[in-house]
Amino acid sequence: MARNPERRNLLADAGLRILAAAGARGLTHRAVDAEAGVPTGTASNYFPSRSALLAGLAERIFDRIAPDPAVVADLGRREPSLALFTDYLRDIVARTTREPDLTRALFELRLEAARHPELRAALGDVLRRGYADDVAFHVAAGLPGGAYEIALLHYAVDGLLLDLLTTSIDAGFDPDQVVSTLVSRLVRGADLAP
Amino acid sequence: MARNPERRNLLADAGLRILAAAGARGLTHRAVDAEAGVPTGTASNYFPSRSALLAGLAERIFDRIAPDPAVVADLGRREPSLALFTDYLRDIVARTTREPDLTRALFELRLEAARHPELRAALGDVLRRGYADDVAFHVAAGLPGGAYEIALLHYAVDGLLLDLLTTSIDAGFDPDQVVSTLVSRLVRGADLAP
DNA sequence: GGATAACCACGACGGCCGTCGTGGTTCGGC
DNA sequence: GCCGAACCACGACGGCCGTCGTGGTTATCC
Repeated sequence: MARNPERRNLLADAGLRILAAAGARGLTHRAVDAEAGVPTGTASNYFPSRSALLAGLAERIFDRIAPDPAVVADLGRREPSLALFTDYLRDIVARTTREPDLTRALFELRLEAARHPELRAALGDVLRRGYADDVAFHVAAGLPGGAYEIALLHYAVDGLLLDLLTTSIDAGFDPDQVVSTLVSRLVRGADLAP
Repeated sequence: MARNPERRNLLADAGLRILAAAGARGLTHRAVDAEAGVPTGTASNYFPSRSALLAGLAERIFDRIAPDPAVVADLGRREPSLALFTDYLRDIVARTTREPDLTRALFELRLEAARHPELRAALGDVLRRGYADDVAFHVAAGLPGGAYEIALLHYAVDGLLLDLLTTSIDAGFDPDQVVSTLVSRLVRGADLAP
């Protein structure tokens, strides 16, 4: 499919920048070529059709969106606790807002996947795997709460990111504080009714 | 601008259906004409440019997304309580998932607005007004919590809707139950630390 | 009842799109 | 040092896009 992985990634990264900056409407083979600074036709050679291009971007985005191994290793050395979990979520929010292009592109892909069955299958697998991993980590660490609480957190953090990266209600609260409160109330509240 | 409001709304509704079904990429004047069953060129006459078309859709979407007056009146007769507030949110989730096109179109518009300053200003105003109204209602009703708690709920419900309407993690929990838990923990938790 | 203006259907134009084909080029095996 | 295959740059084609112009039609007011 692709002989030169470097060039393929270069093109995919250019495509993600376009997806964030111009939306699905601006994502074309020629635009990717221009953004990547390669001759016209290159993107068409690496991603023969438009759906192949979208699939390529989906593949690439999860390589890049994975947490920084250094941060993960750092967190892994600490004793499991809600404070640790809070820092883990804060890292996600900080990283995604520091690279808004990636997250905006992911939102675009999620919307696009709602219409494109093959893309939905691929994206859904990755999202579900991430969710399952979070649940497994949480349970293994002996923290309060389980799958239900992780799902609630997932929704809330996604909504927060959507607000931060698109049209916002400008409530003006500090994201770190919001994350802290979400963990505190949603997870610790697992002990409470109902 | 528009002589015939009925026809304008007919076109705008067709545009919203397209936005949900085909995304921003499929939203064209000709596609709107075809979807609305009117002669080619009609959409171009009512919305002279593409940004005018987007602005028209944004205007229309908030007319249609407003809560059902009957439901609001019904809720207004009951004593203010967290149960009442939960029912209010459940109505929002039920209504938006019953008409997924509208909500998906709103997500598309929010992403589009992140790039288009004039659309962002218009959309932002409406979103902020809705948020302020929710806060005012909450405080006036004497319910626990304030602006902070409403913002948290707003994030969580938006994230829930995003999950329900686009690529989902398929956690499998009942949305009504999720809403109930969110209100319970996020709002009632306002009394707890931190 | 006619004039005036607004509205509307329709066509045309330049531009950009996805896709495919076609030679030029590079690289590894012998 | 040659040969074959894979890769790549580039052009061409049919199609759809946004926009603008142009007559035909309808409605309103004197």
